Amino acid sequence: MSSDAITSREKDFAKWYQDVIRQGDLAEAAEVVRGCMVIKPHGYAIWEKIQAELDRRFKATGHKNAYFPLLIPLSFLAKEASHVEGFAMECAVVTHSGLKAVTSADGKTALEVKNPLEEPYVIRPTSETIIGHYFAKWIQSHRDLPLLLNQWANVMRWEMRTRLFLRTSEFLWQEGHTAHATHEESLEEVERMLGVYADVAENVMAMPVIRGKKTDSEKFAGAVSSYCIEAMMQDGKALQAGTSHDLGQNFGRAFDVKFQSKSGEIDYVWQTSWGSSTRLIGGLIMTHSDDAGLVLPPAVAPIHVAIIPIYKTDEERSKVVEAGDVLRRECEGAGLSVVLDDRDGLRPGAKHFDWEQKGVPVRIEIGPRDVLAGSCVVKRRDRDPKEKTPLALAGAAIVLKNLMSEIQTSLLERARAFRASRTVQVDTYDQFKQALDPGGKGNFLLAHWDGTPETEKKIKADTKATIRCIPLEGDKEPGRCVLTGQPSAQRVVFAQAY
RNA sequence: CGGGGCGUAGCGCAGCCUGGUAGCGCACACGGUUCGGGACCGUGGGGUCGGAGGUUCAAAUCCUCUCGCCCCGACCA
Repeated sequence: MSSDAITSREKDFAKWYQDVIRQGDLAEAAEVVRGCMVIKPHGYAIWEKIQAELDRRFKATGHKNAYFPLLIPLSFLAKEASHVEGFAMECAVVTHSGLKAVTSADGKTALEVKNPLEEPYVIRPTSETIIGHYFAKWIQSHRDLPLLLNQWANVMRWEMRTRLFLRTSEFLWQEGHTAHATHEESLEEVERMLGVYADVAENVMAMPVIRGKKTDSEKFAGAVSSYCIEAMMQDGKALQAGTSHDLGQNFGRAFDVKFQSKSGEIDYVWQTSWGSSTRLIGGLIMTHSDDAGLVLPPAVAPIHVAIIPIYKTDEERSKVVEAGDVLRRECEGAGLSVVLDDRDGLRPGAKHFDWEQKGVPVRIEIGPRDVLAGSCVVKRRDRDPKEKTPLALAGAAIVLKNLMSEIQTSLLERARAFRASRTVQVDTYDQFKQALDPGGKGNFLLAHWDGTPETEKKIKADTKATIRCIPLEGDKEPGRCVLTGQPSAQRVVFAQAY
């Protein structure tokens, strides 16, 4: 890819994001209606892939899926002080249980809300409270622990401003909720699930992430501490892609979730919660895709290979389609998902653009010349569209299967290299301000911080950059705060965030 | 909640300033020629111009009110 192409991609990224992705009929992914997301079939197929990979890992680590009510009594939410404070302003509230049709004098029919509820409900913004309520009923003994549950559900947070995939009022997610007998055990769980998220992000979505701890001002409302994975998007902004919280005994106390230990003492359970959402689709798009549409790593691509037959006459058509069909069956036998695009009335070029836009990793052309030569032409979505590679039809399925792993790896490497090129160590506040956003390109800044919320706030007010996380891995050299010069234990990641 | 902008065919828009037969591109339907990177020609279907009221001989256009949506800020997975 030329440097011009990269510059143009960065410059046009915001516009592309709106034009291509937001207009779902081009990307066939999703759109926002009244702040809520409509996920179209192609977008949903990608989500299903991510979902399956997460779910498999949750089960492999001993978790079971469950489902809890959508409506949460107001009183539940009030039980944990900092939790309610964090979510109160974004709760949709159900106050009535009925409607009545009213016909006015001019003959028009309107509906009036009827039957006010004695106690209103909130539509879950997250389920800690209602799950805490059930945990209290289900847990009596240390033998009931650990209790490891996960829920796939929609939640609602009445956001003032929404953004497709990244922040919609209603979103689809997964929330894990666990209860443990000791803090050591719950902390292990927090770390384990953060690891699961990082694994899926990097090895499935090819989206490199930084694992870290949130500062107190950024942590989950009600948590003792929050951990996260942070990814860099192509415009240099940070995206929080998953969180894992140590809830301590906060919810245990609030919902009276007690158990009797082996030695007979009564104690509150130690809880965790962790979540990741359809925001991951947004992260995926903003990590890899370009002006021509989606670029999908094979592990999340609903379709791996699109075969495009080239023909003029009916005779040619039947020959190339037959050859394509043989290839399709062989690829499917190798575990690849394939479409043979034999649509009439669309020229080959239009088919290329179509599958390119949908992010299909590999397209294959088979024409009359190829059939004679026993070969086909391969085009990779992650490479220059003009690049063509010939491939012998015999044994093609295995080659394509291997090509998928190659693409998967290469996308991750490319994203890693991009992030590295946009990550800067800074030691003075001047450097900080200069390096944050040079010429509209965002950067991740590794800087020392004195650990105070005041400094964090001041930097945010000055620069819009927030502390994305205190990284768990990497350099742990102490130093001096970039703003105040006070001692700092390690560098933290500053960036502008979505 | 503050500041901007937009509602006209399925989608994207022009027309509005200066009132006078509602248009363009894409998509759709039919016919033909095409087909190795978004085909072309011809024909055709599709609209109570977001809604209500007002001014006028006449309103998509001017005025008032209203509803909805989008963008920027504060808030956020």
